[in-house]
Amino acid sequence: MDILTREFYARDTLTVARDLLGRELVRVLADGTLLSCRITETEAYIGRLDKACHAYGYKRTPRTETLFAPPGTAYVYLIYGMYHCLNFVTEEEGEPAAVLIRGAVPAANGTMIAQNRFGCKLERMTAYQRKNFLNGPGKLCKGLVLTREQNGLDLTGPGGGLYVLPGVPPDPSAVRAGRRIGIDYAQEAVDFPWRFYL
DNA sequence: CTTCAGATGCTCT
DNA sequence: GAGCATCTGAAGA
Repeated sequence: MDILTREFYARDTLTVARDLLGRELVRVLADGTLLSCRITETEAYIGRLDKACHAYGYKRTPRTETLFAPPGTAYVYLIYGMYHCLNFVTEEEGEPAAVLIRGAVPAANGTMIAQNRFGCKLERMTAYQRKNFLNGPGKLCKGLVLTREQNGLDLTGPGGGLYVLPGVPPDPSAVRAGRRIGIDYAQEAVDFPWRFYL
């Protein structure tokens, strides 16, 4: 396997966010079931200068502790009391920054992902469900069965059951950028074009 | 297609 | 106690 290495994540967060598009996110469940999807949308969060980042200004709390972990660590947190968001820690260790995985399309075992996401078989999904399969951070975590149990996992090896394969490296001309979603409280940072998608 | 309310619990002040 | 890196179903255009 060609699991993306720590060096991949230990770069500028905006570079990593763009470079993750088209890559294959793999999730291996406890029973050995393998799920995977291709990443189509990401957002960058950089604690050093970004008011939208949980660790803005190097703020350390129990929750943000994971952002200070080595690059290539999974940061998963609960949002709005019922959904989870998956992030990958970036930059050199001690620089709190991460890439939020906002959207994907199923790659392997879509049947099982559909079961986790909607509780029905792939072929029973409505057109509306197909269009809104994994196009949001909470939807993606539901489909891949990701919860805070995965917080702190090492992404750079197969041991944690969560890693990224090279997939299709993004064509730079295909990468679009825009404002991030759901961070209206972040003052000047609301306009940072740190959301990337294919 | 659009808007809108409500769900729900953790996190930090 | 307030707010949150969201999603869904219902209702209207």
